[in-house]
Amino acid sequence: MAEKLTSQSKDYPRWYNEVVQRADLAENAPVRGSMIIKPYGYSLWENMQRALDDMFKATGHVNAYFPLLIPESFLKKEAEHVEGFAPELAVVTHAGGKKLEEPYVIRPTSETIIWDTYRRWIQSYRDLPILINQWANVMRWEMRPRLFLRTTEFLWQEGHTAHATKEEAHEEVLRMLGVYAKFAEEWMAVPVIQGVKTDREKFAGAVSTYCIEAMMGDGKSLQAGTSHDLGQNFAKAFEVKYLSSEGKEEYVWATSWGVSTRLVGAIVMAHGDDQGLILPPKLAPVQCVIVPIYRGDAERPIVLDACERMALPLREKGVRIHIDNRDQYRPGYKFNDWEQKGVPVRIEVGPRDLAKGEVSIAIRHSGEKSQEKLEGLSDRIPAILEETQTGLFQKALDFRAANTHVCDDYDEFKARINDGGFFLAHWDGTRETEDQIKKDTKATIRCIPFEGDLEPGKCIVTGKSSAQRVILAKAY
RNA sequence: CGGGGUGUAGCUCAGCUUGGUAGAGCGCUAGCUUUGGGAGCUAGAAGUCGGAGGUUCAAAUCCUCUCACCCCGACCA
Repeated sequence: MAEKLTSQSKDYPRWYNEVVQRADLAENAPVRGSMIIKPYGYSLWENMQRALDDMFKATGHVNAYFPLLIPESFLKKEAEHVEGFAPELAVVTHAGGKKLEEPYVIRPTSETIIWDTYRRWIQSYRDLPILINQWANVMRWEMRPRLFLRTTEFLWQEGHTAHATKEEAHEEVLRMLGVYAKFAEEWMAVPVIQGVKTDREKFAGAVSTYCIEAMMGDGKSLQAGTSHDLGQNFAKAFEVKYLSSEGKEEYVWATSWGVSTRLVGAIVMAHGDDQGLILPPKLAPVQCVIVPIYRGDAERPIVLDACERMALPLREKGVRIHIDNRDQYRPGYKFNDWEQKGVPVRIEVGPRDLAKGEVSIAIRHSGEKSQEKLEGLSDRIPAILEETQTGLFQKALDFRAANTHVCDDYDEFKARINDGGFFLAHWDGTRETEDQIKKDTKATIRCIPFEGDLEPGKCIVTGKSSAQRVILAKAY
């Protein structure tokens, strides 16, 4: 008898860890902070990759690949960049049995090697824009690793674009932020808030960092994607200039944007419940599982054959369907197993159902179970998948609304922040106030949102004037 | 880097105080019975007790050194 999952209310971090491992998404690797992504987890990531990659291509980007190792001197060319990343670098000092002349850094992100390359690729305004994305692994030596949310090595995509004008670069930054928001909401079924980071929270080397923030099941915030306006910082550090149509030499304008395997963690925490994972149908590796129920060797082939026949039209409609024909487990075990793995719909088929021309259907996110006619099945299942996709999004949206508070009193904020949630409050715009809030509560300004109450007011801490409300929350 | 803790079967852990030739549950293998919400019984395979040294007739257990990992703090996508 397998033990029950730790409940979310009892110990949320432990629940998360157990779900990730028991749903077969990933496990810890021998090197601290690195993880083994198992086939089921990787399949989920592949589905995310595919959807994102299509969106990148549709917005005019192409894929390329830059190397893992970067000469250490490259990192040092942009002052803020090196300062920000130095503490978390892994460095190769020996290779081929010898100490290297210059150490190589394992990329924590690829701006430096890419801008070193772009210098050679860009001479004229006719060479612009460059719209490149790469799918890669990067390494940041984190103190507190957690499966998917913060691992020392992680998989991601990083877009690096070069433009002739500030305006064009800025448009690109917002366009890709929009792509991320659309992906999060329409594919992951996770509502996000778009906004801009404060200087304290922005990317090392960026002029400004835009982000999407999502609320997890414990009310904490997760930075789900970032899009950086790099201005001319990297162009200047790497001497990337072009000749304009007027014959003037100009520095190039840059952007970079990325999302990572952290998004897998976002799905787990945005939708999961005490039974385990709940996957949005559009990304689920298995959208529908069929569990055959039979007694003895005589019934087995009959039931399995019926399963195959009902799976066929569903497969033709593009439903990712799996028949669980494992003989060593009984149905009850399989029900729990697939619920834990978050499969959106389960069809149960036994002799009793077949005699009536019916099947039993269980819907993961609502917990509903019903008898359905066999005939309409190939229409019914896709309909359930769509209902689940929108239902999950709506549920997450309602949860976020219920846990978002307008707050104008600092004592009230300090008292309530430990219960989680987003707090909309006024901030005077200073680094000092931001540090004070972090020190008092461990909460940070997640972003200055684009939408919502944009009226000016008075800072919750100092009472000084504030341009608009910002989002305060504890974050992963 | 400070404070605390743990290394024993594939996994989770007991055994250590008080030294005496290695245990449980889960998992795994085989067989039988089962199969509509995490099956039962029987039999079996499986561990240089993190590593090195020492004390002793005898070390998982006591001593010394060492390595690794975990938790809290600092730090951070």
